[in-house]
Amino acid sequence: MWKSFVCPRSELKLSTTLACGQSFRWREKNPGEWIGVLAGRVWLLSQDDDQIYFKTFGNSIRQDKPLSNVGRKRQTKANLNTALSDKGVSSIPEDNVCTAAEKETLRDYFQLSVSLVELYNSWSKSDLNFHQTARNFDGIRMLRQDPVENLFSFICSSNNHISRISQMVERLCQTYGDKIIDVDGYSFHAFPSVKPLASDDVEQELRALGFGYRAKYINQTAKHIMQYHDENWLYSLRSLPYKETKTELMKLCGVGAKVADCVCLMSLDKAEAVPVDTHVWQIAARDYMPKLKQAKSLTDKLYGEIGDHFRGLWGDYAGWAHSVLFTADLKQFKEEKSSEKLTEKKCQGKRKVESDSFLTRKGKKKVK
DNA sequence: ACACGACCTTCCGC
DNA sequence: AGCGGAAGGTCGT
Repeated sequence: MWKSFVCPRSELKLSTTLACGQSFRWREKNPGEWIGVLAGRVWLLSQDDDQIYFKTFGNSIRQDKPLSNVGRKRQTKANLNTALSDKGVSSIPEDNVCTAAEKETLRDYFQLSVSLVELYNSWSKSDLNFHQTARNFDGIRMLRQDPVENLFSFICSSNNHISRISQMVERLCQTYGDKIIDVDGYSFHAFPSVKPLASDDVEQELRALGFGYRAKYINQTAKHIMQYHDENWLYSLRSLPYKETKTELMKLCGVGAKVADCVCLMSLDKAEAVPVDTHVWQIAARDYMPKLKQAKSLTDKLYGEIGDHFRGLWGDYAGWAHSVLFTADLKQFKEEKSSEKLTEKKCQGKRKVESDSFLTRKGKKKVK
């Protein structure tokens, strides 16, 4: 039984938001259906033009972390039913109405109290390039992730590509995370807490699992947190200003300016943080700051200038805007866009059939 | 402050 | 077919 609540696609597009490299934990189980772990449970998500549908598997195995819910609106059952009746469904059984807690978990994770449409309008007004690009990429929003998962996932991301990062994150969960439940023969695990990652033998184990030099970063960072702080320290950074938060994070082994900005933006409520990676560097040089073309490398100074430029252009939610352009620049989405156009224009029945299990990587093995 | 090179491993393109 | 280079960087010189 699917449960649902109202949410227009322009406010949230699952396919891009869940697969653009913010989180590495979501898989497309069936076309349009995304499965992943959130708040200690397995969630299956899908959507149509004006609603999000979901199912959950497994009981909550831990209390949700404290949420800052200030200003987050409640979705009442009354207007849920109203929305459904608009679609020709008079009412829905009590069982299928999602609970307030479930809805709140999703609204918090997707930050649905922030109006993305308004933000897109504002960014488009001040930036023609954004306006052009964003027309084909609506509904891309920042997730509000768990900071522990976010931090350790992005320590894995250095000098690495998304498919391998996903694989490493998965191994981290399977090896050190609590098991939640089996779904269709596949075992889902929570992301591990900091403590098990701080054991002395973890570096060696992770090397054996193919983490390379990042094995040490993960183990060292976990040890550092357990020694100088505690499990909840990362969450407490949500109420600290951006710059101070970034400085704190950069004390961790394997966390430089870019990873620190990712964590600030994606789990610590710093919407102004702009992570500058090779893609953003290219985008900035090509479309915004031509002088960057002469630079030999991305120095600390230039890194700061790029972030400042985008904050000046896009404002307080610059990090959110950056992720729209970043996603539009990802190869996989460029290809999807062009194949969509192709499908619209000329070919019928040429759409690629996804027969792969959702367990296999989403990379394209050309079947020639 | 800035520029290099090393670093693990996988994947993609030629 | 097999190899070179890059991959959402960071660290040490």
